[in-house]
Amino acid sequence: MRDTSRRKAETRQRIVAAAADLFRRNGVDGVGVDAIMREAGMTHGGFYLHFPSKEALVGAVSAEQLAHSATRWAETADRLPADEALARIVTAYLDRRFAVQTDHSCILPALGSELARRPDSRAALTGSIRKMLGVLARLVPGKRGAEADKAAMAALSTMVGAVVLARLSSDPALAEAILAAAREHTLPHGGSSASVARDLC
Amino acid sequence: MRDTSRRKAETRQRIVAAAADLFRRNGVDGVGVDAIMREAGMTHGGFYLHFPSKEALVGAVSAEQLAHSATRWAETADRLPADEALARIVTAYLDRRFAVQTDHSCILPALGSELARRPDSRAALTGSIRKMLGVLARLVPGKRGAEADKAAMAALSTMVGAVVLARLSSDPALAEAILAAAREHTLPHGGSSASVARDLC
DNA sequence: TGTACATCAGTGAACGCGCGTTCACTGATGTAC
DNA sequence: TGTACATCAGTGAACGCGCGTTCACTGATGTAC
Repeated sequence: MRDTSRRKAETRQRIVAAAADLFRRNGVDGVGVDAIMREAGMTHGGFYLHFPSKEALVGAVSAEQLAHSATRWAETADRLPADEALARIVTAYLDRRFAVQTDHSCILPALGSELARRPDSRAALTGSIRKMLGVLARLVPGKRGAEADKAAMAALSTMVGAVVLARLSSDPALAEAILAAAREHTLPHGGSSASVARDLC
Repeated sequence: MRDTSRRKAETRQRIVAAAADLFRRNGVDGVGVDAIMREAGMTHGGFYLHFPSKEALVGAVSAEQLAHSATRWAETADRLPADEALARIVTAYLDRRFAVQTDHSCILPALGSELARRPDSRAALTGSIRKMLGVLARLVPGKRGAEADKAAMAALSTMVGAVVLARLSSDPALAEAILAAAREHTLPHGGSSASVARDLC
């Protein structure tokens, strides 16, 4: 029995992961329950053993994916000196590759506009946004308290907006220029994109 | 005949305006041709006299709405001293009211994620994004050439990202704090929200 | 330890609904005589 | 100027398709004796 329920939980995770991938690529309304279950290696009927509705899945994806990103940021901040951690996070976030290939990128630029219209998703995301802002506030150089919070909010805004704009630009040169400008603007000294950590949102 | 075709053009504009409003509120996939035509005061059958498909309408909305925003920015920049024009544009963009009530707000934060997946829309938007960046580059204080371009890209990124994040925050206090941080960060001296121009995107 | 049974995750056919699109039509408006 | 005709923007019923959801079922796995 315990083994069965563990496997059910694993299946649920597979569904969430498959949905997150497909949603990022095609948008929430661009992907059916059918396609999600096929991607997860099953047929569509079983979906409702794990979620009461597609909307509930969207909420779960929002909550779990962004929480995951926030946790990875926090781990990076704990592991490295502040300036290095900030450079890692910002450079990975604004990596050119994530502007094209959406897999595993942060869901805020990929789905932000659509999720903002879904109350369940907004509620599920707000906590992780706060956590990400908290991490950035710790890492921002030379600031404390309210000033650091403001700097963190501005930094996250710049990062999210830059990825949105880069993805909207049909000219790759413009897209890369926007990402580069955001990198230089967010990091004290431009942040040479020497070693980009692929493992960060 | 001339009068007829003028009225047809007006009808087309009504459709685009109705679609722009509804898309901003409910997303592209959240609004049917049916609802758009009703909002424009007609029945759905006539839609195809004006557009070959819903997708074509999405492209037209993208192109025309953002071009409109870009033009208003340019007019503001021509009309006022640089520092005032910048304050006007940024303050209006990051006005708290636009974070909730989406009507007439810029389509970049409202539809960015979804439009990025539609090649026609991306192509239609890129020119206006360039134009908006051009306006901002002229207004950014104390910078010229490539430096001003970078500052403009960072500023637009911050503006777009802040509105996305504010709309994702289910806590109104957090939303307002993000918008305020973006205003202070983008404007040289904080930009007191004394007189906000409602007429700017 | 071995067998018979119960549980329940996953299957896949079926449903109803809404949406994008089509089309035969209507009736107002502009044109030709 | 007045009438008969042609044009064409807009109507609304109808279509087919895809999607979210349901449900009777299957068969593997864990439990009871």
